[in-house]
Amino acid sequence: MRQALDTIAPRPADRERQVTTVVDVARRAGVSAATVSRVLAGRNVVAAATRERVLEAVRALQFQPNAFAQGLRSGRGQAVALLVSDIEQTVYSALTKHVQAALEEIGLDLLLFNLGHRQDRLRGLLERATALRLRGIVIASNDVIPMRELKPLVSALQRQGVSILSIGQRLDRYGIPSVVHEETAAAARAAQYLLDTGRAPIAYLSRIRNSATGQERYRGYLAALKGAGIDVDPALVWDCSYRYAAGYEAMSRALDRRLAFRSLLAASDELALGAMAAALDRGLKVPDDVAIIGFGGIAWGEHVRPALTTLGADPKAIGEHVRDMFRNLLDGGDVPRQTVVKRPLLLRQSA
Amino acid sequence: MRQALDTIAPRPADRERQVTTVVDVARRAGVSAATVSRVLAGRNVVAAATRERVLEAVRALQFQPNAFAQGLRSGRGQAVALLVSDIEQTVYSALTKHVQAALEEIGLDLLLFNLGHRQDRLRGLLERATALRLRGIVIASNDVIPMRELKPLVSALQRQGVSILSIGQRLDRYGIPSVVHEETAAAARAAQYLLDTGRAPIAYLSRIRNSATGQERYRGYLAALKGAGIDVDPALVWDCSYRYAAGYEAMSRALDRRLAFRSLLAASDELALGAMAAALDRGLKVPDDVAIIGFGGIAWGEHVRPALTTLGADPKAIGEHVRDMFRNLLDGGDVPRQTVVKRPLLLRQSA
DNA sequence: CTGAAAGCGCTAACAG
DNA sequence: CTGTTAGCGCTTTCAG
Repeated sequence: MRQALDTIAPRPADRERQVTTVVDVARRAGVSAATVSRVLAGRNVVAAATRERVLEAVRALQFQPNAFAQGLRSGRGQAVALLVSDIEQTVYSALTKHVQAALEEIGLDLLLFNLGHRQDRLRGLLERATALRLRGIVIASNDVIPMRELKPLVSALQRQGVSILSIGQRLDRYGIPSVVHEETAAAARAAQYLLDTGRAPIAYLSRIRNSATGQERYRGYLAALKGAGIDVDPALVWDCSYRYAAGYEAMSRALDRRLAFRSLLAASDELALGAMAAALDRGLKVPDDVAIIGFGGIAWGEHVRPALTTLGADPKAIGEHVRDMFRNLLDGGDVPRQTVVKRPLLLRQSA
Repeated sequence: MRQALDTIAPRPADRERQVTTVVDVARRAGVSAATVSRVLAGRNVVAAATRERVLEAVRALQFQPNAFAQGLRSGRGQAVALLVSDIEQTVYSALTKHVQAALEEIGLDLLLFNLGHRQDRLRGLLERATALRLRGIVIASNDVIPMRELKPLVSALQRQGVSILSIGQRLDRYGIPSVVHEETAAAARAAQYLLDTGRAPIAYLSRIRNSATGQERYRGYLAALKGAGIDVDPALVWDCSYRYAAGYEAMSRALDRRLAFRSLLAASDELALGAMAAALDRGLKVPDDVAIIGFGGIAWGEHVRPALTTLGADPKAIGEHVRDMFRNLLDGGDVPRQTVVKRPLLLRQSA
């Protein structure tokens, strides 16, 4: 058969795929396969001299134990699935990076699934978890999750020994340990800061109705106003989506309507930047005419002009907590229902 | 043993983890395990009536075939490793999203590894590939890769039937089929556009020495100048890193030195935005005083003011090519050494 | 401390 | 078209 010059041939015949096994190692070390296994598992029941011989053989043959055989025999693999709602959003990619690194430290691999905000995908993945004999599942999504329907599936998985964690959204009332950023307290802190710097009235911009997180942040806004004895003006509470365009539009509309406000607390950085762009486009000065605080601490916030003041995230801390929790779980220990990670208020130029 | 109220118990005793197997399905359908396997594999050698009974049993028992057993028996799993140099950069997260989605279409799972620009990690992962019985490895990195050292490892993997692809960097001379964006042509097109709109002299900003991609783009810049009969001014070629801060600094220094240029072609959007910020901070007008074109088409480019003109990416097209290539490879077919994806010149405000 | 033997759940030959 | 049999590579009793 002719082979075109600008193509690359596929894998060769199957007989060539000969890979070394424990038996090969055992033979070379003059021991049994069982002993090789014991050495590799790090069991300290093996005589030092024997261990050395085995290790030597492993090195010499560049032995790589077949993960499938290990998983089949031991009933469990080394993979954890990370389910993110949208890997393109920097919150999730930052989280992904740190979770992957942290899990790698304890020898776990990361299977990534992008949910794309679709609920049916979440269900599908939970259903596949059994087939994949996953070690665990980490759900990183702020979308509303139909836990009522999913609860039986989740429980079944947990019964099978699959550790399930949630990041960013509290799911602990469904038996899923959750690692979350502080939301209410952080929003209150930001609103308080605006109050303290004489920026009232404060507008609030967020997806509220369809977002658990949005609601939590909204509560912080309310609490701060209440604490200062200020009544909430419904006209200054804008419920919209999370994205940039929504922020732009909301701010434009508010300006059209000549609403009176001196600052804006937005529940996401995208929203904040969108709103800021709208304000700038109409000749307003930020923060002088309107101060703006975002939520999330995305990378670009510090690069735009004026640089965005925001409530940052701490993905590294989250990754480390996830790692520690898995470590505990695998040791048969308990983990806290809820772990709260603090948000730093990153004061920059916009407020 | 006491159980604290604010913790969640770990997985239950092992005996509870009872999961259905092919044998259970076979029994319920009144056939042998082999037949169940045949039905699940979609082989059309099974009688329609039998198939129905099996499928029925599968549904009733919610059977999920053990991926480890399948992988062990068939010698190969369903996982592809995606190695990205930095998932936090939007180029890579966009790529990851589309590659994951495309691979899922053909039933492949994505194991994600963040290289963090570290060469030793790349080697480590290639070494683990055998143990994981990976279906394939996709390398998405623009860092310089020590292919000379890695070649034996790569060849060994390919001999074992692991499909290896490269995204973004041409590695086809090492036998690795590559899917890349056009670089030289795109840079030339951008430079030509600046020339056509009367923006000479054009400065060029990039990591050049340590970046294969940087070099390719640089060649396009050179070609455009040459085509217009313009000599390159070495003072206007700035070799730096890829990140925002480097762009800011390079532009600041150029302005300090009162270099004469009317536009800038930057080899990344981050660089371009950094340079733009520096220009704006010094009171220059973009694009009037200096026009700027970036490279990459990151999401934020269209949101900053002025919006960034850039040579975009097409991660969706890349994902689809990767999917098609795996499909071919798994069918035992050939694959082109090199696939080039076109970059759109996204004309916005900065040039 | 070490070896022999069994078997995890599935699929591929080989019969029938 | 379907069942029987064997075995992928590893870990884990159970003896010794």
